[in-house]
Amino acid sequence: MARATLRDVARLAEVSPKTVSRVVNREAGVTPAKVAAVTAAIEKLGYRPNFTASSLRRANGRTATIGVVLENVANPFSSTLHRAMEDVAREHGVAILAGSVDEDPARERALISTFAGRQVDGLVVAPASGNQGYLTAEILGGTPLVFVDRPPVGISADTVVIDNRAGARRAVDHLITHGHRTIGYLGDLRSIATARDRLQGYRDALADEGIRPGPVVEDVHTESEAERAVHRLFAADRPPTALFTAQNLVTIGAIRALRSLGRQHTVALVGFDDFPLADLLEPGVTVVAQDPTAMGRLAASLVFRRLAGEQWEPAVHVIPTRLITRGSGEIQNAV
Amino acid sequence: MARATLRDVARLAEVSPKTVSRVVNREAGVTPAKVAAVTAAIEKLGYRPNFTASSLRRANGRTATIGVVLENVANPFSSTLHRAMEDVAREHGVAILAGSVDEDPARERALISTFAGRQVDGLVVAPASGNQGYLTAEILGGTPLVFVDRPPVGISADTVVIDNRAGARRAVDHLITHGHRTIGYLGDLRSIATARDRLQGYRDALADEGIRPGPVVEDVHTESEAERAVHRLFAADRPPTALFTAQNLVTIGAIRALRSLGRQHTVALVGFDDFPLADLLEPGVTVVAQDPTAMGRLAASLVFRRLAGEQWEPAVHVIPTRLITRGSGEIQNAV
DNA sequence: CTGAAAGCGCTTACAG
DNA sequence: CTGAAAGCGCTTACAG
Repeated sequence: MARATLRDVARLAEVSPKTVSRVVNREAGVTPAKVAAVTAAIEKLGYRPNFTASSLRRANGRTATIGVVLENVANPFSSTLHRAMEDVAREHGVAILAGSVDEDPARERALISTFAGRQVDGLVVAPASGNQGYLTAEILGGTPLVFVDRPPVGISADTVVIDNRAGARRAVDHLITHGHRTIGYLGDLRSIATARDRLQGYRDALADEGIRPGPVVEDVHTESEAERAVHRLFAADRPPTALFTAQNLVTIGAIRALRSLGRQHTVALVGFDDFPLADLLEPGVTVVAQDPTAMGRLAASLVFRRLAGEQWEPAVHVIPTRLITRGSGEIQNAV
Repeated sequence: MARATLRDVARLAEVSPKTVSRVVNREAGVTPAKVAAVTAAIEKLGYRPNFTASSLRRANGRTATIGVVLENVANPFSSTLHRAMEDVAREHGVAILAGSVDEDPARERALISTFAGRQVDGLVVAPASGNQGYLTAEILGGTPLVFVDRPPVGISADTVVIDNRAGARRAVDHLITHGHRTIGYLGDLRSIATARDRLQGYRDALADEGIRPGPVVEDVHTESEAERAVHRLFAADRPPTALFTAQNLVTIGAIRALRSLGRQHTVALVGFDDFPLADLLEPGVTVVAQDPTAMGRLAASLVFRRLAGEQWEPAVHVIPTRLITRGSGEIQNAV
């Protein structure tokens, strides 16, 4: 059974297509009798307007859809961003096309191209590594584009980020304050800009106090890699008395390792990124928390403000981080 | 700067629109010279095909987009479903419109209507409470529709669920095996079918052994409600020696309460739904786990099989659950 | 191998 | 208040 079209409704109601269009769009100035006839026909045929077709012809060409490109819709950080954007989008009657890129630049391009082909009105992108210069055409086409979580490379556009360097510095300062002088760093792929910034913050904090950087392990991307890295650190000569774990999966892997070594109550740990149940572990996990809800809301709002016609120079918007103390970061250095 | 159209490309390349169309769609039988001219024009104008417009005219009318209606894109269960469906969709070159309904039937209808208006090729719905009979028109329109997580009401369609009743029974059996005779139940809103099934499984297990149902608390929907409910249970006369918590937020709230009562190592607990870090708590949390990845993959596959033309009578597909023992459920009754 | 005409489902810009 | 004609960006169904 084929879907009924506006034409079918017009024929059944014995009016012109234009009149059906008026009724569907709630335009004023249609006789109540015709409204009734059209409404009845719509009901009878189970007619559903084809919004896609109407947006093709409509003056502004808007599809009331935006595209959201995330690292992985299933990870808590991404999905919280996603939900925040959805809430803003819903206020504007706009639907969301969402997808995951898993750190793969090729997937990022493919996804954005898919979304662009579906004529999204705007785009929010958490960029993978690599260059986003290929998006310039989008901007020239007038489609609002906002980056979130990480700054883009090769293009200037609105960007919503946190101050990763300052946040990391704060975390490491906290450990220094608790007497630690040998502080290990475990961080994500050095291809990721935010990972590099966090390492820099770690170095800043130590340099300020004239402390030699402890063991530094980069390119730790998964929980199990973090676990193995920590085992290696504590098998070595001069193990750290504290760890700064620069990403949430890394934090969790490190905790798992400390547990199996029986050191979770003696080695201090501060993680970057909050995660669910961090407060229920023993000890509770001290973290530098981002605010993905605020980030998502702001990113989406910027898109809608551009769509509403506001104009400004592309800018970087920095959302503050927050140190949440729960126990693991307050373990004093025994020495 | 307006977006270039296929016509613009045709003009610049000095060919007909049809030839541009052929090049864009990689149809064979175009002179290399014309292909080159068209390609150059596309490049020069930054032309991006309007997939929306082409699907309007294309024979099958497909938009290569499916709609996914979830309880909340940010909750771990929903987002894992989402990701699994995305992976299947990507294999088919299909994008996903996703949205959250937060248990609100009106939001469910609004979201589905939004998706239908954008001509999605198929729909996967985790239904809120209430009736889904209004979706019959979709089925008649030929749009594949699959329900996931909960069975729909008022309509017959493919459905992917777990056996909630059997899973709950399993959980409670486990507690009985460990000597418990006063087992409390804490469960979600009784308006939710799966919550009712889980309560039934709890009753089944106890009835089998001739044990009187312990304290039963229904309509516990959030973490803090669960926390308060547990405090109330243990302030009463005959507190349970074990708890069956029938949903993950309820489980977490209950654990928080047991902690603050200092009873987490003496009161046994089995939860329904696994959650991240359940193994890192002390004690580890024993759960009946669902497999949202398997559920999501199956639900999406059913949509694509229907789109490929396969036909069958709508059926209920049951994905098995699994008991994961981690400590909290193996606490013996001291009596 | 190439293109002119018609049409997908709808709205625009008019005319009456 | 209502509708006929044209057109949004593309593909179909032909004809050459």
